[in-house]
Amino acid sequence: MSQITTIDRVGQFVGQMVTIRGWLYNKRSSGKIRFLLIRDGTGIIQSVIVKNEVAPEVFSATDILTQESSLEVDATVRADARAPGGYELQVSDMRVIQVAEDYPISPKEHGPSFLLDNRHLWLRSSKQHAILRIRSHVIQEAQAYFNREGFILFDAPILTPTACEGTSTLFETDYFYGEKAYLSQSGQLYAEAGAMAFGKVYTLGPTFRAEKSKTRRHLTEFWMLEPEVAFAELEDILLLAEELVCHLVNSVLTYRSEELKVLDRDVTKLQSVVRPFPRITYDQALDILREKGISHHWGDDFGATEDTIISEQFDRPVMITHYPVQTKAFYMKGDPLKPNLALCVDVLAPEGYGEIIGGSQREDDYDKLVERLEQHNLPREAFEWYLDLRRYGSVPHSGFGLGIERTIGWICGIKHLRETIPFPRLLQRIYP
RNA sequence: UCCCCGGUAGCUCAGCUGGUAGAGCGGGUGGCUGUUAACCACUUAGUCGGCGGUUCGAGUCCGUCCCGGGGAGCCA
Repeated sequence: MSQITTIDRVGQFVGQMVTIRGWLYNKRSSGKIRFLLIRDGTGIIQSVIVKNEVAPEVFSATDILTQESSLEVDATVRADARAPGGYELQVSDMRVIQVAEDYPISPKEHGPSFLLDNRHLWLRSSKQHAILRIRSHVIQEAQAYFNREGFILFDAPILTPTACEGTSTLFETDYFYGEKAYLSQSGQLYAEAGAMAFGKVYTLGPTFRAEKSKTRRHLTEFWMLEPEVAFAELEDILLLAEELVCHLVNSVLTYRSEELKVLDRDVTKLQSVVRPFPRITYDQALDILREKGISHHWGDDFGATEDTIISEQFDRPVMITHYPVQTKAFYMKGDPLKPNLALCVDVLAPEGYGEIIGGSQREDDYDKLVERLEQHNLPREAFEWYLDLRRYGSVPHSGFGLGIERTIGWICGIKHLRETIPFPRLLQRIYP
């Protein structure tokens, strides 16, 4: 019995016999020689079967193999300059596990609708592999980063009694005894309770928006990473956001360069992502827009067009601070010097990828927070627990939320967020 | 909710000013001892999204509905 291994490790077995278990990616034949492209989840390798070198039934078995049939081969690893990965397998025996039915995804072009209907199979293709490997890496690196910085992972609930921010549309579901529950749109308010308990926390989990957004930048279910830090002011989380983003980009450049190559990502665009990030205020952003001939009413939030124009002025993420308070959520603290401005930040990714981070210093004064709740017509009873955080040892604190899919889309250079999560949930689509 | 584009073979698409459907890929059969989305030959394959209308005749024109794609607003 030969050594069972995976395709990413065959380089350690040159000249030796190994067993590879996987699926047929594609095959080519030429009379008395057959080429099987086998994938096993770690990579793709070409296996060569020569008629005179294997048992007749092994050679003829290649005829019935269809795309994505599962199989096991015993083969000698050979370095070969002609092979894309540098190695090839010289097959001596093969066992067919299952002959797949006609596989719907051929190695040719397909449209997005068809691919999304077959998302469970689309995941097997190399581009999707590259994206989802980078996603896994980004999430793990972010957690490693927070752990090193002394944060604790603080899971926020997904079923919530009310809207967190009172703004966007929520998915509603029945709870017990006639009560309603809503799927969380942010773990932030709970993270604030965590920060008052542990000092530095972060949440990582899915969030839900029932808005009928139908663009490449929106999913109805997406993941957010939300650090919240006690005693931190706006400046502190600007530094934290900058450092986190640089760390993630740098780590992908270092450890996932093969995947970036598969995605044909222009890495020079990522290499320029170094600290410090440019910082501008909302008012300065208006100046940029005015120079570009865009008139924007003071007090209105920026839309997709404005975000794109502003981010195009820079080669790295830009941090926009001090938006008018009326454009932002109730919990954001007003600037003590200019009370009509919020101590907040939006981080816009370059190349038109949009807002990847939104954060702020939180209102820590009890009376002002009560006032804000009233201004936003929010039911005070639902927020009594949140007000408690200002009754019992209130301190300045700040945090932000980083959209995982938008960040990954930007790093990968992928236009549409639907490819940055295994099973995207979209306005028109909840299958598979 | 609004605006734009689309729906023809399993997939990707072509089909002009109306005359009852084509290609490539995939599937099938055969050929080829170094193929790289292999190639060559033959072959298979359709309620032209649904309904209604105009017309001698509709994939094509009109109306309407359904589905999908892109965008706006909203947001990460």
